[in-house]
Amino acid sequence: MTTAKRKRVPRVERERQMIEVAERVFTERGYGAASMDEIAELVGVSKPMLYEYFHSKEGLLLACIRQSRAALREATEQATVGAVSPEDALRRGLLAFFVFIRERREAWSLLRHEMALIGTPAADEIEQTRRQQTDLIVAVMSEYFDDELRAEASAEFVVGACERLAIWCERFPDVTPEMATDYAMDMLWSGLSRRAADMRVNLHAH
Amino acid sequence: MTTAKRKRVPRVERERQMIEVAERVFTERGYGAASMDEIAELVGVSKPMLYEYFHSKEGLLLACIRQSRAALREATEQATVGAVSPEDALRRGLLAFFVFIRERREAWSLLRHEMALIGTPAADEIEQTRRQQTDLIVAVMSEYFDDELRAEASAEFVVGACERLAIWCERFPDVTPEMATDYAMDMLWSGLSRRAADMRVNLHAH
DNA sequence: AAGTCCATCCTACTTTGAGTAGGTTACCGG
DNA sequence: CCGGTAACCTACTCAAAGTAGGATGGACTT
Repeated sequence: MTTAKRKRVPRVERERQMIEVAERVFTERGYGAASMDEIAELVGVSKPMLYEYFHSKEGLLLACIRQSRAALREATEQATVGAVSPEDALRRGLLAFFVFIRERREAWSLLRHEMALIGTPAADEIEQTRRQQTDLIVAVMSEYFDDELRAEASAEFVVGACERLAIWCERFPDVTPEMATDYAMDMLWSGLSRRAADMRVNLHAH
Repeated sequence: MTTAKRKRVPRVERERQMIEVAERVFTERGYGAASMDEIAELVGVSKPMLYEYFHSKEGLLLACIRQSRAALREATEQATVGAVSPEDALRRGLLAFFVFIRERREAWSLLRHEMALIGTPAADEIEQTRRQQTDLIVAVMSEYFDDELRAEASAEFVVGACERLAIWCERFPDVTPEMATDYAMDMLWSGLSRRAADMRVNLHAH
């Protein structure tokens, strides 16, 4: 910086820079507390540029979220390619998810902020982005359900469960992605019924 | 209104009014788009009053959320009183939850906004409020898990799953609370393993 | 080499809304 | 009737979103 001659930069490259900086600032300060002035300054550009590229603060956040969602989807989808069964696909997907949220802190943190856009014009767009994510799970779930509605409900169920579990994991750094996957998979696969059965066995044994 | 003589009102009563109006406005406009000026006007009071009572916009939202959480907790806790088993308690709690989100639209909508406070000073308070909710589930889960950590993880899992399922339900008015409860309970209790088994049976039958 | 054109970029503004300083008035107990 | 306090207000500051209108580097023509 200092007095460095400011070079002009092509659109796509600037866009990349802006999103990169915005991702960091939104994550650090939170959406509400982040200011467009600060982001502009960190990019080394003036505020109207941000508006030319993203139209609004919401738009900028949306762009960041879209990118993070894409990365997450990419990661989970890739993880399931060699799966030998739906069960295996589910397990691999879960592991990829829990690894992702640990390795890509900023991206994940950003996704947690998408709720900040509820009730705004961008809400639809957010829902679309999210939908793209759940569709992966719907595909897996359809293996187990004839009822289409039920399959979709179950997919949402799984996504919500894992998101919440991921947030919980952040409070316990000792919980590895493998452990989280195990917790989730155990619930999803076996359910509580088997544990209830085990309890009865233990009861009779003593 | 119009030119009606503005009567003075005791603190607790005003507080009630303010929260009631704020709940509506936050729900309608979303947290970001809601303005303190508008809320003040709808209450029939000046803006500094809001700040005297709640200290900040965040504080006002927090008060609304606290109230809604309390109502939700009350509803779910009451529902489990006559339960004859952990399984029964879980089912009753789930049903109460899905009934709540349908009957108390504004309250539920508000709770979905709590994520808007991530990264703010109020985040801790939010986590406390939420914790109060999950503790109910932890109690039920502890019946099935010796491992304390696993019980907690499972509670978060259940809460996240149901929250997401509830959001999904809003898009399908035909899905009754009873159906949602059934979807959730089926996943939680039986898991996918039984469905996988059923699939194999069907396969062999034809 | 000089001129043209436009994508990139800026300075300087408006507007909106959160939060506050300091004063005013209705009501209650004496 | 007269303090005193709890409820209340007007009128501001300040930060940050969003915009109008203009300046300029540099690619491309001639």
